[in-house]
Amino acid sequence: MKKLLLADGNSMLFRAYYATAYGRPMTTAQGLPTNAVFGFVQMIQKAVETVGPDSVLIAFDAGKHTFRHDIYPEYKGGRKPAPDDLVPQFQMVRDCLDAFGIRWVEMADIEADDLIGTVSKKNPDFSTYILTSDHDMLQLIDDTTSVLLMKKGITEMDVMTPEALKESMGIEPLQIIDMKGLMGDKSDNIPGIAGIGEKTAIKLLQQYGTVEEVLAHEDELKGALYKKISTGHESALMSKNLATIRRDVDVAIDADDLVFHPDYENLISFLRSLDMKQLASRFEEIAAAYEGKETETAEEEAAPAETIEKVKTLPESFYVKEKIALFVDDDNESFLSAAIHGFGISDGTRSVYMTLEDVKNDAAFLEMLKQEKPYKTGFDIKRSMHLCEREGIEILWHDDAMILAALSDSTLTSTDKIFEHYELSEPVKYEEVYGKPSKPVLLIDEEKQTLYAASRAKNVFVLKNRAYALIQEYGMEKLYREMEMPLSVILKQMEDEGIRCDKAILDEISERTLREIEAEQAEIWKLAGKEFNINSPKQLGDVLYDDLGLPSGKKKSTSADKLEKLAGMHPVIDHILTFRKLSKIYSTYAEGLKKYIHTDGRIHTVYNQCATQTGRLSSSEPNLQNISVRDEQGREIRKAFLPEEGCVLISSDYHQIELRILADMADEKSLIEAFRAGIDIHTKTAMDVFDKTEEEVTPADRRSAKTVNFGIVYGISDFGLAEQLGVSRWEAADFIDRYYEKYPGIRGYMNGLIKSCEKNGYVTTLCGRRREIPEIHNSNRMIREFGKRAAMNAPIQGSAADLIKLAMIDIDRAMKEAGVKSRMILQVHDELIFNVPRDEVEQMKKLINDGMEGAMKLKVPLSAECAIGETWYEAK
DNA sequence: TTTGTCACG
DNA sequence: ACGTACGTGACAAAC
Repeated sequence: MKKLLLADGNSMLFRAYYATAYGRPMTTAQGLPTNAVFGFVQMIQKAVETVGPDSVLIAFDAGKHTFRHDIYPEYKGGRKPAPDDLVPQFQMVRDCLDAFGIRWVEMADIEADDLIGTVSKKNPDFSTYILTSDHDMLQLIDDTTSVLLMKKGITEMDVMTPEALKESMGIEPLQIIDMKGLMGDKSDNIPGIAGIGEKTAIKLLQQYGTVEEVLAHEDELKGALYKKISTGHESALMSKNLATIRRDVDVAIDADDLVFHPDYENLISFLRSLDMKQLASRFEEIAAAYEGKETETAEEEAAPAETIEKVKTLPESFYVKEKIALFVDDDNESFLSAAIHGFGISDGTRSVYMTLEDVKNDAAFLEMLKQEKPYKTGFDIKRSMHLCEREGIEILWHDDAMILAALSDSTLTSTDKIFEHYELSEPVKYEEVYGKPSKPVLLIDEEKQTLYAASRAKNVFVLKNRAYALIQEYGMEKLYREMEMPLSVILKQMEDEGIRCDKAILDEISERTLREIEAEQAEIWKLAGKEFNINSPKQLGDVLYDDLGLPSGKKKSTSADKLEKLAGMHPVIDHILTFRKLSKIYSTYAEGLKKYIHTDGRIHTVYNQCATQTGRLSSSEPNLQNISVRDEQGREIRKAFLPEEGCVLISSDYHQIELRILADMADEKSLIEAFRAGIDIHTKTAMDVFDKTEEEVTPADRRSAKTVNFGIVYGISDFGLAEQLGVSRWEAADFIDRYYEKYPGIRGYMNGLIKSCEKNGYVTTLCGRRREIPEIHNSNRMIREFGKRAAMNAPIQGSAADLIKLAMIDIDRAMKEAGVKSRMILQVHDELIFNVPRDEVEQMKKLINDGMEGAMKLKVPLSAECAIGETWYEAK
């Protein structure tokens, strides 16, 4: 059977507009907005790929007055007024369709729904697919008609068949009309029956079948429901009439006249004329694949065989390629000392290996590396840049497959996970070639080395294509191109810069701490009556719960929060807590950090851009994002971190960034108002939750309220909050209830997040970053509950990460423009730390503040504050 | 290599 | 009846 694809143009354009509209606008060089066209084209392409239609038609609404307005003057037809920057895109998208070779239609005063309903009915010899985001259209489903229902994002769609509809909503296609009759439709302003929602409507229809039958059997209903139904006859019948899509409109459109011959060449030049370069080049790939399919399917077999070899100079064939992948084969050491063995280079079919020396002797290759083309894809470019730079090799990178993969699926936080997930096999593993750090291979097998690095390059080539396609499908191109890629360069600069660290101060702290540890140890041994390793949770647990007979749960927990509960019961507890604290300071910080002081007197941490599920950065080797600050004694470590000569450190952090983002995303009016008014937010929460006036709120109340606020951000549970507050879980549950009562926007938002995560399996941030949460569908309740909390937390934590990343990019740009000597050196999630020459302090304070507070425009103001110090300790 | 603990936001 | 706050990385001990 031939296939016909019908699409609701207006519905798609609106969806495309809202799905791609965030943060910064997408425009042509002349400033014309293009985001909706961008999304629209991708939707169409996805639908074409999904269906493989013989004929395609896009229907648009035209005119303002339809027959439905004669029935009901207040009818709205589902369309909100178009935002200003969407209006010009209506014509653009029509031009775009013309360029692509897709027919479109609009008829005065006839809605797209009715056009589609009619065309599908009048072409019974086609199997029809209807692309829309409008649930009304589901009524058209039958054995030969499916609806591709747009989901969130740009290119995700559900294929709705009669079975799928029954499965998801529990009703037959035609009952969609009855449902609208009963519950109405807000966006179309169809009234329905007041007080009847989706749940009730479906229940009634499952019992009685149609609106008419429901009305006929109203006597069987009781109480309030009877009252609603019996007074709503007229409205229900009229609503049903309004919701019915007409399938007999006076049009004669023969699907055989709508045959789709894609004109990719024309489309690509159209996209280029709108400055949509990325999309254009993606369509070049699609066009190439399409032509390949058109000409000969046997060509795949005739394709050149994949080759892997070791070469002394790069073969000429690589120079004319559009894109290549480079894999830097190194010894896995810290970026400061790592050495490059060689390079794997692949064009997708031919892959070669060159040693570092051979690359350095290949002048033509070195020159090509600096050029834009062939576009070069790497894997962990930031690290490659560090390594290549030291060898004097300059590379103009275009894409980072590692970042693309991590953006495509947030669970891919390591190289192994990435290659496994994308099913890219490795013929030889790294360890097979070079061994482990403990047992290095002495005589390297060159064949294995070549096979390893060259096939890695090939895998990076393939990975980039696949991950990039997903990124485009998910509408994350901007996030990738304008946030993560520029950020990667900034992080490299920060890593290069490092932060000065004074070994002498660490020595001093080390020595002092060690003495205290010894004193604590002696005291603990005395109180315990024997010598044992206090650092061993096992031994310590035995001493506490067996020898000293302290009461334990079923696990012999020795964690600080459990020990604190036993504090009054035995004098040894306090000493253990002190011992633990001092051990931490000694081993992780005082002694631990010393190992990382480089020959230049500075510590160069590594910022991992693909390590977290939420979009945050992480820091390692050493981790400079968890240097003690809450504990006064631990905080002394910060005295070892110094600015350069003649400079100071400026630290600037956001105030309550996550709560502000929550207020914005949940659109919670009361919180938004409070932030706008500059009210202390924890005091406000205390007033609301504990029902007190500002004067009545004690410091303890405020602390509790702060804990509640943290709980909300973490995806609250009564048990967790109770644990944290030291109250019963019933009291905690009561606080949560009161919180949600006072802030209904938050409750609605959180429930919505869980719902959408259950439906889609992921949640998103303000900038469109996705976090996959497979746990939400786990059969284990505990894991599922974890999934829900993660679904509530990730958009908040992740949007805060988006925000500070934007700020870093803005500030970096502003610093370059101002030509300052100041440097951004650290990021700690909601805090940025700069090394600033004394004469730039005032200038930088303003620049940093503007950058941080202006990074995004939210419904609440952003607030950041600078602190200055001669050491990191003082910059508080 | 895994577990328990604890430092940070 | 379950056993839970979200996100990280480093260290010591135990396997």
